[in-house]
Amino acid sequence: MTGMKPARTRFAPSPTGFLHVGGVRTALFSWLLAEQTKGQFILRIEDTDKVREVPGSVQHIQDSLKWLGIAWQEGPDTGGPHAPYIQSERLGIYKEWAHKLVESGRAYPDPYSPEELESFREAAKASKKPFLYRNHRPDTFASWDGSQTLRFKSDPKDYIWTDAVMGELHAGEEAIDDFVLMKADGYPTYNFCHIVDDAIMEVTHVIRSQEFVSSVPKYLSLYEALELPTPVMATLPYVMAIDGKKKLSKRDGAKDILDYGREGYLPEALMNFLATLGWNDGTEQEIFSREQLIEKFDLHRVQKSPARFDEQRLLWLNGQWIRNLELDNLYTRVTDFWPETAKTADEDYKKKILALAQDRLKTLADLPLLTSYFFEEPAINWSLIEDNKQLKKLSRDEITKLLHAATKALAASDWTATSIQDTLNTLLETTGQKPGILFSLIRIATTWTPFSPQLNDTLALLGKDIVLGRLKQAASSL
RNA sequence: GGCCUCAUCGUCUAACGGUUAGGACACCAGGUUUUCAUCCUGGCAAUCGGAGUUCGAUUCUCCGUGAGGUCACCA
Repeated sequence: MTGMKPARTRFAPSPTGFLHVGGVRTALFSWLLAEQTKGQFILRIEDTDKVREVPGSVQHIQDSLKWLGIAWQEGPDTGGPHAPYIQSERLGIYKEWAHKLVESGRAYPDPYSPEELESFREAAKASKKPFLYRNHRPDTFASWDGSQTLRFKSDPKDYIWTDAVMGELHAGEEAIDDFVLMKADGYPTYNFCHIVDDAIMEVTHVIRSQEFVSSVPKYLSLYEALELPTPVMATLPYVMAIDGKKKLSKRDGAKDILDYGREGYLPEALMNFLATLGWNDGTEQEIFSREQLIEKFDLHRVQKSPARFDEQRLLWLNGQWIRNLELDNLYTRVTDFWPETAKTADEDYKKKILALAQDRLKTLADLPLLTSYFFEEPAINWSLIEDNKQLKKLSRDEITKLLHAATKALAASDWTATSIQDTLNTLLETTGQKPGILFSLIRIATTWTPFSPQLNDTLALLGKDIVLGRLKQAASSL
C-alpha cells in the first residue's frame, strides 16, 4: 500500500459516555489508513446534542485513544489548521453554510409543530408506508431567521455509489427526504454539520459504522447541493455482542476501553485483536505489531459481515503479547499488578520472579495468583493435596515420610537450580516414587497454589531456608 | 410495512470458477521424566435452502430463508 496519496481521516465521536470496542475499532481503522499513507488523523468532537452529553466524556475518549496508542495530529487539545475541533464551537460556520442553502433555494424553515409532525408520522405508519416529510413539504417557504428548524429541500433520485468496504451500493429515491439541517435549539444536526466539517477539514476518507449506510444517499444529495466534493466512504460492519444477536453496546456489557488496561490487557494485544476482528491480510498471520498493521491494513480486505467479540481470542492474544515482551519492558508494565506484599520487595528479586511467571500470564492481573507465595507465607490448604489426582492416593503416613525425605535431601543441596534438580532426581530413585507424586507434593507443600512455574527454578528462587521451613511446617500440620 | 445490507467449522477467518474447503481461538487426546494457564503433536468441526449458467460453483445469476440496519429537531 505504499505510494498512496496521504489520507486525511477522522474519528468523530459524540461525547455521550465512554468508548467501547466498537467505537474504538472505527477509530483504529481510520488511524491505520492515515498512518499508512503518511496522512493525518483528526479527532473531532461532535457535541451537537447537548441533552445526551455526558460530562468528562471528551477527556475519557482522549485517554482511551492514547492508551491504545492512537495519536491524532489535529484535535480539540492539539488544535490544527481547521480548529476548533469541537462542533459546539463552530456554530457560526454551520449557520453560514445553512444560509447558503437557503439562498440557493435548497433549505427552508419547517412550518409544522411537533404535534403536526407526529400525526403525519402516525398516518404513514397506519397505512404501512414509510414516513416521508417531503410529502408534506409546504408550497411556499417563509424566510429563515436562523432560529427556526431548517430543513433540506431534497431532490429525490436514485443513487449508486461505491463503498470502499461494501462495494457498489444503491438506493432508490425513497431514501431521500427533507431532513433537518438546523435544530430549533440553534445546533446543527449530525447529518448536516459532519458534511460541512469533513469538507472544510479536507477529510478524504470517511470511515464509519454500518448504521449510517442508509443515510448515505441523503449525504450524497447534500454534497451536491453544497457543491462539495464527496470523500471516499467506507462502511464498517458491526462488532456484535457475544450472543451474536445485536451490535455490541454499553447496554450489552461492552466495556470501557480503559477497563481492559485495568484488567491486565496490553494495548498492543487489544489493538491486534480489534484490527483482526473483521480484517485480515490474507495470510495466516495472527500476531500483528502496530507497525505491521499500519503497513498491511487495507480497507478492501475488511469483512462485509459483522463479527462477534470473542473474549477467548483476546485472552489468547494477550498471553502471546505478554510472552513476546522483553523482561524489562514487561516489568515496567506490571507495576500496579504485584501482590500487596511485593511492594517493598527488591527489584532484582521481582524481576527473577517475573521471568518465571511470564510464560503463564494471560493477563497482567494474573500476577498475584502466580507469585504471592514468593512474598508472603502461603496459607496451608490441604485440599490441594486431597483433590490432586495422584496425591489423593497416598496415606498421611506416606506423605509425612516423603516430606521428611525431601527436607533431608534438600538440606544437603548447595541450592542452585541445577543442583536442586539433581537432588530431586536422586530423591526419585531413593523413594521409588514417580515424579508426578513426589514433585507435586513438594511443589504444593512449598507454594500452596494450584499452579506454579518449574519446580527447581521455583525452589531456587524461593531460597533454601524458606523451602525447608515450609516443608517442615507442612509435615507438622498433618 | 418500505428501503438497504449481510450469510464458510461453536467463534474469528482463507480459498484468479478446478483445493482431500486451509489457518487461528475454544474444545478433546497425547507429549514436554511435577502441576499448569506456556510449548509441541494429533483430533473434532463449516460452504443456509432451491433453481439456473458452466465440463466444473463456496465463488457468478435468480428465488427463497435467516440475521442485522434504517425510516429522529440522536449521532
